Order: sequence, then structure tokens, then C-alpha cells
Amino acid sequence: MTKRGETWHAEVLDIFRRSSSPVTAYEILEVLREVNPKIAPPTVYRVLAALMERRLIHRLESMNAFVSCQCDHHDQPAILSICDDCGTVEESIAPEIMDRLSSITGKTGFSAQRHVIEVHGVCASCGPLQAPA
Amino acid sequence: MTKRGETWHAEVLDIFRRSSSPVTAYEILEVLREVNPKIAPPTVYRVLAALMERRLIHRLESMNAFVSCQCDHHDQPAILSICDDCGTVEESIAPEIMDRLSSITGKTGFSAQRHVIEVHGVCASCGPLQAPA
DNA sequence: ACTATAGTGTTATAAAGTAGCGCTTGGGAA
DNA sequence: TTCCCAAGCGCTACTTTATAACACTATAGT
Repeated sequence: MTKRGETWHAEVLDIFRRSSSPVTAYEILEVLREVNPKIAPPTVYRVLAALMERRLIHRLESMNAFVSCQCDHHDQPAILSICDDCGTVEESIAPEIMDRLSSITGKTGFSAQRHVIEVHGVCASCGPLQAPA
Repeated sequence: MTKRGETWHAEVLDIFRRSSSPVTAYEILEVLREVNPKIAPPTVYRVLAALMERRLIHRLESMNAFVSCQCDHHDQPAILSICDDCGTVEESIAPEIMDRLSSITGKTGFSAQRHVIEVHGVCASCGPLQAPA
């Protein structure tokens, strides 16, 4: 199925891959509107949902934005580090942290299903060593 | 300062303490409007910002909602476990996880400043053992 | 008294996300 | 081959979440 249906999927994925920073749904909307000015939000959100389901993009919960997955493709939940200065997002994988997390939250019988880990800070390029005073 | 200014702070804190689940800004707005029907969103968001600064509440980034801080008061960042079934939120502290996290994200020179850790899942009361079939 | 500041009131608007309908297409079942 | 289904999309309208900007009041400190 879907040879004609995937029109926007590739288009949107491209937008993400061309951007080094998080992109909001409405920013995507604007770009798509350069192609078809009548596109509405639901189209964008549907594409985003599909791409998330395929693990091709991540949602940045703390920013209401999205980034493309940088890893080849792991089903491991990702640790996202966000530079509050330049907006760059880096992705790390650390299964042992997820295990520790699950075990800590599991102490009360909680069963973890989805980990949201976002670290805000300043990246190497923006850090104090690079921009002293 | 502030004997008259803090009107809403205590009121809002009370709302949080009476609720076992996350509360949205607009839910708070509704409650405040029972007292003063003319209250508008900015008032609520200002109170929330103040309470966050005092570390009395946490923002649940993945839900656009807020919960009161359950710990006595640590400046440690909290791990929030959210039951997607009943909405209950539990708070855990695990400095060693934060250290691990900072060290992992720091490998590329990233300097961590704010950790967002939210774990979605199912709590003990809602788990499969409690509701089999 | 004067001033800085924290908290609030108010209007308007921006930004983010969803409900719900219906159309088209292509692949598989009958 | 015909029918139906699922995926992707168009579109309208709407809800929810959040902020900008400006004004006012009261208290604490000097």
C-alpha cells in the first residue's frame, strides 16, 4: 500500500534532516505550505505521528518540538541533550540508565513503559571555554 | 514583603495538595474563578512560575500539567513516574542517575543544567496483578 | 515621602493540538 | 472483476495551552 499516500512523509523527513535543531509542527506546516498553501495542521500532526511510530523522529516534550532520530535505529529510548544556546540536540543511548531508572521507579511496583529523558544545558561549542565573557 | 500579594500562591498550592494527580493551568484557572470569576490565564501562569521557582511544584513536560513536589524539599532534580492509567505521579530522587546522565551527555563537552526525567507506565494499583483480565 | 518590587488585573493574541467528516487510492478477499 | 478495507490525505472548525503588554496596588526599606 501507499505509493501515493506517502507524499508528505518524505517531504517532512527531509525538513528534519536539513535542520540541526528542533522543528515545531507549525514550522513544518509553513514549509509544506510552500508546496501546497492549503495544508492544515492535522496533516502535519498525522505525518509526525506516523514518523514517531516508525521511530524516525523524536518528540521533545520540554519544547513542544521534534527532531529527527540521529541513530541508525535502535528501539532503545534516547537521551536527548538540548543546548539552550544554539538549539542543537544530541542523542545518546544508555541502556543501563534505563535499567536503573526502571528499577528505581519500580520499587513501588511501578511498571515503566516509556522514558522521557531530556537534558537541557550548553553544548561544547557554546560553552564558557568557547565564549569566555 | 508580600502579605497581600501572595493571595493566590497559598490557594493554588492548596489545589495541588488536594489533588493526587497532575493539574493543568486551566483547571487551576477554573477553581480560582470560583473565588474571583474574572481571573485570567496570566495570573495562573504567574503563580505557577513563582511556585516552580520556589521548587514547590514540578512541571510535567510530557503532559503540559503540574504536580506539587512531594519531597520535603531537595534541590535534587526529581524523577517523576506517571501512571497512564490513574494519573498518579510518584517522585523519586536518585543523584547517582543524574551524575551518570551528566557524565554521558558530557562526553561531547555538553554541560547539563536541567534534567527532565519522566517515566510513563502503570503504577502498582493499576498493574496487571491488580486488574487481571 | 520615595522608590523599588512583588503580586495582581485585564485585554488581546499567539502557539500547539485535536475532533470529525469525507475523499481517493491501491491491495487483497470474495 | 468487483467489492471492501486500510492508509494517507483535505478541510473546517474548534479546543487547549501559553504569552505579550500595559496598568494598578500595596508593602518594605531608605
